[in-house]
Amino acid sequence: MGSTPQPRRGNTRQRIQDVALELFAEQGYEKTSLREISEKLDVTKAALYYHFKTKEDILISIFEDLNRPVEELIAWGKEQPRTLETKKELLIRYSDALAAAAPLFRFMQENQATVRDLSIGETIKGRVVTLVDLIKEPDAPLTDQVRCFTALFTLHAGMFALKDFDGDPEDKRKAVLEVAFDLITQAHGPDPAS
Amino acid sequence: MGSTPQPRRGNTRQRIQDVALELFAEQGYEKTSLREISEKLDVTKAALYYHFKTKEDILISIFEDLNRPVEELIAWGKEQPRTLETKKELLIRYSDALAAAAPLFRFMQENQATVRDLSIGETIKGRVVTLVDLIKEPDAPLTDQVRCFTALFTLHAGMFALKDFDGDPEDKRKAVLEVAFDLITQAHGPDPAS
Amino acid sequence: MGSTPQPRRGNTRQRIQDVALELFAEQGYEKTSLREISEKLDVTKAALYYHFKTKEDILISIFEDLNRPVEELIAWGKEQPRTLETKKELLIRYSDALAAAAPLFRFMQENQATVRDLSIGETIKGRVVTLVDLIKEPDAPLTDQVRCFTALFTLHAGMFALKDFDGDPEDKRKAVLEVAFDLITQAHGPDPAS
Amino acid sequence: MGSTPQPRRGNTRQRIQDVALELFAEQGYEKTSLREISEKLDVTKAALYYHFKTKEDILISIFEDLNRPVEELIAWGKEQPRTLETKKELLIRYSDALAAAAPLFRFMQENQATVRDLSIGETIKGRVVTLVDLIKEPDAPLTDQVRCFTALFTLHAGMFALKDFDGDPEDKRKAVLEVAFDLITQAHGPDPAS
DNA sequence: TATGAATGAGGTTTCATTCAT
DNA sequence: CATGAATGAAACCTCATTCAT
Repeated sequence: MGSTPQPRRGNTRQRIQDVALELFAEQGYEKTSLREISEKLDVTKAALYYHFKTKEDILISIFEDLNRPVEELIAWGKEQPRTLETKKELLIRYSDALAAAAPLFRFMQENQATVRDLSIGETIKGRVVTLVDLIKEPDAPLTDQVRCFTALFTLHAGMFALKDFDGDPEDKRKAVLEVAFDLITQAHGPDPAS
Repeated sequence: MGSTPQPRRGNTRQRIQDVALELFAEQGYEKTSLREISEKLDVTKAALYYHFKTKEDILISIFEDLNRPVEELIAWGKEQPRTLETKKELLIRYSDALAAAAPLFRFMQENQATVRDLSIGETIKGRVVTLVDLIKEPDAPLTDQVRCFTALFTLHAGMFALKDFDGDPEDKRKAVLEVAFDLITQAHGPDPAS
Repeated sequence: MGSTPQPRRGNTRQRIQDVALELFAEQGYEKTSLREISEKLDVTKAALYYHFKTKEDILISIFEDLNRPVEELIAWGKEQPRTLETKKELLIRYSDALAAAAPLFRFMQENQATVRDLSIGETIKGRVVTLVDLIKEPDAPLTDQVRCFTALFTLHAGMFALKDFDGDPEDKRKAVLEVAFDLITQAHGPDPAS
Repeated sequence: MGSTPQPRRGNTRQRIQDVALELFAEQGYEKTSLREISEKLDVTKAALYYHFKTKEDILISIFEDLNRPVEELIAWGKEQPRTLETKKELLIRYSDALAAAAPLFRFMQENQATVRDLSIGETIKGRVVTLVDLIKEPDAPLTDQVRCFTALFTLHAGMFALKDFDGDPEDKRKAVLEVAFDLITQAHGPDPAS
């Protein structure tokens, strides 16, 4: 446990992102100061500015890095046939993506007001719409659109809001997915084969 | 008499709450400063402190005032038999309550990180749990609990997130309620009479 | 000499302007920090911001206050016949105005680069042009225009640059005015009466 | 070979000076940061420190390089007889020197407050005095001293302040020189031969 | 019922500068 | 000949809050 001032490693940028996300998710964006981040890293505030242009920039970079899987998921989804199987697969993969970047998505859930007028706000809004589009049938009635939207939202909610319920986390995740499946299955309409 | 916009004496407290809520909902709690509020009211910052002890106090007072209907709803719910009809009525009334105090609930949705460590945070969390308890069957399996939770959440989401979808607002509200009904009906289980 | 924390007098705004101008003139605008100003006044930085919106605002307010005499002089000049007598009177009055607000004009001389892109920059440039217009004949040849411009400029230079020459200040001022008179007399052209 | 804009090795020092002077003249010394300079050169800040010890050092080096002609002019002037012809020649050469290093002199005019307490401040002040000494008669009355000083100052002013007047630049320069000639001729006193 | 004046803490950001590589 | 990474100081500015009047 070398306590001597450790050599400047090349991973400072990454460490800033890690600590920042941790604090952003824990306390909120505005309540997290750059002083706090830098102290936790044992670095000066100015060092943050060597790696990122602004505070917002830190957040954006985190978002861009962690969000890639979702972008890829959407790209994948666009090339699949719009079958019920595909939709289910989409939900599963989306659920995985959320779990993989849980702190980021928790942060986004709990800081919508902040995220909204950051430059990433529009990106996010657009993404939700796109995802719903991939899941709903082209001319689905409003009720079914709501079902699709709710299915997605349930996945999100499952991440942070269900913490207060008891039960095994893995069980919960399955339960959430099951409900989401139900919703999109209903929205998908009767199997044309029947 | 006197058609000039009178300074309306006596209702300053109310006006502060109105303007504050408007700004909180629009920009978020932390990004709204007391200066901004007081300027919009054409009053000094110090005046705010005559009516409220702190900034947080303004928010709490708003919450307490607007939240009463929900408290009453819960009280009402606790005295009803746990029938499907009651549950539906609960959802309808809750939906009405949300609509009646839309800006407050929008604010709470979009500022969870902030609300969480304000003194009202615990209150809110407890309330959601209580509501779910009123809707779900005592020993409902996890999946059904999720359904109940999702039903409630859908009502919330319907308020702000569906703004980006097109369609008549009234239609949307109906669609949202319909989906919520479906969810709790499923969770309610088969009619024991059958 | 009460050394106890003196009561908040109503002249803080004025005192800020005085101290600020003194420091701006002495060290330059950018090299004078708000910390310095506030310390010299035994007041917090925040107090400065109670009275002025920004650092630039302090300067602008000083300029607007001290510059009024010059504006009035120009207004006066515009209503006079363009005789040689008028022109001389203009120079005398201008010289007086400069002397009355010496620190401000010294500041402006020595911080042109700064003043240029402050919001008062344009105002100042326009003012010089207007003054020259009042002194030169409508269709004066270039040489005479330069003479008029130089006459004005000599007054300015007389304030700060001549400090390094020896001689009684009052004598210097007279000498400067005499040279300026010569210049505009030459530029005024031969007396039409002759 | 290779027509692509080559990194021109070896002349970095010169390029730094060029860019720095350009920015100093345009924006002022304090408002120009080393970051800005280095970015415009597509070089790191640290590179500047390889070539110059400090920011001030950059300015000093520019001054020393560009100022040599003026030093030489003064040296030349000191060896000439103090005739009117000599004085005129001095003005012409000085005017040429100013034109040749216009950005530097513009910078010095507009950043007097800054230049004053840089180490070159004294040098400059001394130089003006020396120049006036070369032009004025040993025991000239104050008025004539002012004339000489004004003559020099007019040359300076002609460079930057006359930009706002219309007219061909070359014409302006001639006009400025003519006025300066007039001033020193007057100050030179009656030709003793007459 | 309010205001005018001020504070103390803290925010984000920028700067000139250093130094090992 | 130059860079990458970092620092310490200080800049401007904003905020919630206080209190005498």
